[in-house]
Amino acid sequence: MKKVRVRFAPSPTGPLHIGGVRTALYNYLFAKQNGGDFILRIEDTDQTRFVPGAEAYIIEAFQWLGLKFDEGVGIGGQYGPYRQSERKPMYKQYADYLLENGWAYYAFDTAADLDAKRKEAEAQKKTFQYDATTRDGMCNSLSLSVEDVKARLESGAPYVVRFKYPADLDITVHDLIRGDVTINSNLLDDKVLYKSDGMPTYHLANIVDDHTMEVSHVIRGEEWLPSAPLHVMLYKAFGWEAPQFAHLPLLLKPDGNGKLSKRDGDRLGFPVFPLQWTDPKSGDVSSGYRESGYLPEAVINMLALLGWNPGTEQEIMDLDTLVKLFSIDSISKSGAKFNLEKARWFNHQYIQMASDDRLLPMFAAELAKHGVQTDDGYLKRIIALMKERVHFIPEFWEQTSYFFVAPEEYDPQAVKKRWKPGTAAHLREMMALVESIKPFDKAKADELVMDYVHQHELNMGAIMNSYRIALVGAAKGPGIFEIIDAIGVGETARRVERAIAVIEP
RNA sequence: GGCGCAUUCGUCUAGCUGGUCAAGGACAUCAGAUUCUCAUUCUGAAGAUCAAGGGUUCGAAUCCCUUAUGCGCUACCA
Repeated sequence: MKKVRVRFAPSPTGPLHIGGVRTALYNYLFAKQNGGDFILRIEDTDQTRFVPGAEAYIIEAFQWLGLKFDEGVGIGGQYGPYRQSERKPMYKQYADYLLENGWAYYAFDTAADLDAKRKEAEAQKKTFQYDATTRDGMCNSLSLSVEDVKARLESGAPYVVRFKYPADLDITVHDLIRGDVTINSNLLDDKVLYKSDGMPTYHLANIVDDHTMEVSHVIRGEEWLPSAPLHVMLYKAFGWEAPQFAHLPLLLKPDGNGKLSKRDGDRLGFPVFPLQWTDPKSGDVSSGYRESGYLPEAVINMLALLGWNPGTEQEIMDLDTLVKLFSIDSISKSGAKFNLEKARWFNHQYIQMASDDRLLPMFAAELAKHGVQTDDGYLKRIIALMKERVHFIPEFWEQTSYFFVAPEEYDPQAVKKRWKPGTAAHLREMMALVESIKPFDKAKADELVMDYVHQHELNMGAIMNSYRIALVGAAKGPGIFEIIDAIGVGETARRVERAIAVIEP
């Protein structure tokens, strides 16, 4: 059996869309499951849309995600080069082959001519199609005399090469996800394969590269399904065995319908790109999963389940598990809406599963943003205590700031509800009890303070929350004695006095 | 407009070879438990007549047809 080789072939026209990441992921899972190769090919045949930095961005994004390519741009391999712009010289011969064998023809129509034709058709509520019925009326090597064509070519007149569909032919694409999709060639447009700038279009380059790189399976987005018949025909024209096709359902925006776009992310407050991206032209910044505090495994897991599932009730799966369980057969046929809440849940799960050591540098960076530096031992202790409360890395600060800096303000609502007349005196008494324990022991402190609360018949909720307000500034956080244990008795005493001074002057 | 693809709880989906599905799970929602608070956690509830309408069949979410809706493509972009 043929070796499994799949490719992810983005166009470097900007940051990598999260839908593209999912396509890459599915390619990766399929390749690894079958002991195959996962290739990165850059499809930069459109020089006008090239964006500097996009290629580097793509490579960095996959590094962050932990999806490793076996071959391709940035890695190398025996089938290179892997950038289509660098393969430019080889495409011409394939276009020529098609020309010589009657599968293609030269077309000299100008953009203005084509535009006029389209407008004309539009006026009649039709669509202009360059096909068997209209070719003769256009300016090409089929309608022009041999001499004329020759003269034009020799004079260096600009031309494109178009595919020549046989008339009235049913073309069937076998898709691994959708089954057979058949379309008649009369409905198809004679696509441009080779552009006047000497570059192939996607269609030609794609087929030539997939074949020469021995790609066995083409797993790509559903937006390619309409052009798959062309690709099938191209393989046939070249006499090559076509790879297997699988067209993935689209990733939809969370509200309404339609493809998930950059603007949806901005509008709904979630990233559409793996990494933050700054547009080199406009300077616009688009948020990334990494910068928003997602763990790459969470992104992978969430993405894997958007359009596929193992058929069991298991939802938390690392890459290795996904590789084992993945199956093209069980990919959904319909588009999946991105769901921010579920993404948040996944990330929370993975943060809880992450080791404290791994979280340490990430959380330290968050503290640094707020001008806090601390020793690793203390930070690790706080991480162990608090990580189950954070859904995204940046939340760490708002959840734990009081472990590092004393509260400046006290939540007025909490104060109003919990702080009663006489609270200050009780807090001082309780503080004295806590200070009497040497060395400090949280269980002992708990015991003494509880005894005090019971003896004085205090309202537990009120007094303990007042204590908490003094230490934290709000009615939140882990157990009071955990906090005291962490920040120290001396700091606790200072915070209590400061709170009393501010709240009950 | 043409062509293609799709259609099960709000969302992701299980269901694919028809009966055990008066449709299961997860996220979200609501309620309860735990707790000094918040979060976590645990338990429970609500939530889809399977897009609609026709068939086929003793029996259909599962097979067939029609319609509707959504999406994709319709560039010398990928």
